[in-house]
Order: sequence, then C-alpha cells, then structure tokens
Amino acid sequence: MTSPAVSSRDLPHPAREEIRLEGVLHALSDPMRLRIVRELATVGQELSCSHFDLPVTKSTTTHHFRVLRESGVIRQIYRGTAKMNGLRTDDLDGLFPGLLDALLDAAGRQAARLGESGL
Amino acid sequence: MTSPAVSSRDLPHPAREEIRLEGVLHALSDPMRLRIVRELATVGQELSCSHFDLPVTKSTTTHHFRVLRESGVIRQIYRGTAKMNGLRTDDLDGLFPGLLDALLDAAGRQAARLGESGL
DNA sequence: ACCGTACTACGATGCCTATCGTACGAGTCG
DNA sequence: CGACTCGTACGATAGGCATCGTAGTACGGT
Repeated sequence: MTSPAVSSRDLPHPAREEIRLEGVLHALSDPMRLRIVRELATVGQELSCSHFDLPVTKSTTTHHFRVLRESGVIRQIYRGTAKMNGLRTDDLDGLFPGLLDALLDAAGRQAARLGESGL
Repeated sequence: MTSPAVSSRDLPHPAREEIRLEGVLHALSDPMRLRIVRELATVGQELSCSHFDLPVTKSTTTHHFRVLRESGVIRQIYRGTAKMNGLRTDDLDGLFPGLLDALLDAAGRQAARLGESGL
C-alpha cells in the first residue's frame, strides 16, 4: 500500500502537561541533540532516524532520540521499518510561547557565528 | 567607606564570544540554577550569594554559582566579603536576542502552571 | 589582634549519561 | 521462507556532576 500504516508498537510520550522546561533544556544542551532538532526544524517535516548522519554509532543515535522523545521535544512514530521523528511544535508553543523559536534562532546565530557552513 | 571597592581577587568569566548556547542551556537545565536566575531576573539587580535560601548546603550553592558564571549566564564580583551576582543580560541579548526573555517567560509560565505560589 | 561572616577548596560518594559493541526483533521485499 | 534494512536492548565503560562535610581563606568590624 502507499501509506504504510502506523505500526502496532507505539512509543511512550509525555503528555503536554508533563513536559518540563528543565527537561527540554537538558535535552537541547547536547550538541548532537541540538543538531537533530535544528535539522527537524529547518526541514519542517518528519524525518526518519536513518536520515541523520551523526558522527556516533546507531546505538548512541537511538539513545539521543529517546532522550528527545522522553523530554517532549519530538514525537516518534513507527512507519514500517522506519521510525519517523517530528518536532512537537504545537505542544511546545502551547506551553512556552516563543521559546522554541528563540532557541532555534539562537542556535542558528551561533552556528553562523562559529563559521559553520552547512547545517 | 560607603562604597566597598571591588576586591582584588577577581573571578574568571568567559568573554561574550566564548559563551556557548549548549552551556547556557545546560546551566539552566538544573532546577536550582534556574531558580537562581529567575530570582536575579525578577529582582533586576545584583544579589549576594547569601541572599538565596536554597535547600542545599553552601558548598553546593557555590558550585551552582560557579556553573552559572562559567557558562556565561551570570557575572560575579567580590564586594567585601560578599560575592555579588548579576545576570549578563547585555551579553546574552547580544548573542541570542530574545532567548533570555523567552526562557524566563517559559520558567514563569511553568511555575504558575505547577501551582507555585511564591517565587 | 581577634572574631564573625561569607565564601572556597578539596575529597568522597553515588548517580546520571554519552559512548560503544554485539546480539536481537520487526518489517519489507524477493 | 530467507535476506536485508532499520532500529532496539543490554551490558560495559568512562567521564561528568549534584551533593555533602570539613577545613581553610578573605574581609570587615570591634
């Protein structure tokens, strides 16, 4: 079929009210995870885990995605063998209006300032 | 004298350009440190370390203030026996416009949502 | 000089975490 | 079914860190 149904195995996510600012900040304080979130934000759509080419092993990548999910920053859904990742912009904007934009803007400014050419 | 001069012992601070977003986020991801920063922001002026009544020992308090200083969030100056702490709003706003306000607003919203009455 | 206050330095401890490797499960396609 | 891909689970490891207690330093006032 053309639209692969969401697999039965679903992942635990915190409800919007359970998202804690400290957890979000801790999740984003890791360079690898900040990079993931930045890429998700610029692309603006769900991306599979394997889309990211991080300088760590798959195990570590899995770990970082789990931290992002458990802190409420991203939402993960299985779609076939792929695991799609999307930013929880609606929930984050609902809880902390303007925070996500400010964080992404700050990350972008720092990347530009540090002479980063690509992402 | 009425205005106690700044002591000769000065503390190492990162220059504005050395402040890293990840470091700032990590510093603010600790409840105790977020609490300190919130109080500094609401008061709007320098406060001594001893002004804060944190549920940890003095050793731990010193540790938290050092993390905040070394990450570039606060500036610390000795004034007599007291060590005054002030937010580096100018540097942070210069590097990441809107970020500090968004963070403080987010922290305030969460505090209000979680039924915090005091600070 | 002495004392009290404010903060630090150092060592210890227990927990958390970023990382890896290997072995495994779930799904798709031939 | 079998092979392959994607991602997970588990154990190990090394480093970081929040916390404490104790002992010590710097400064101001008496």
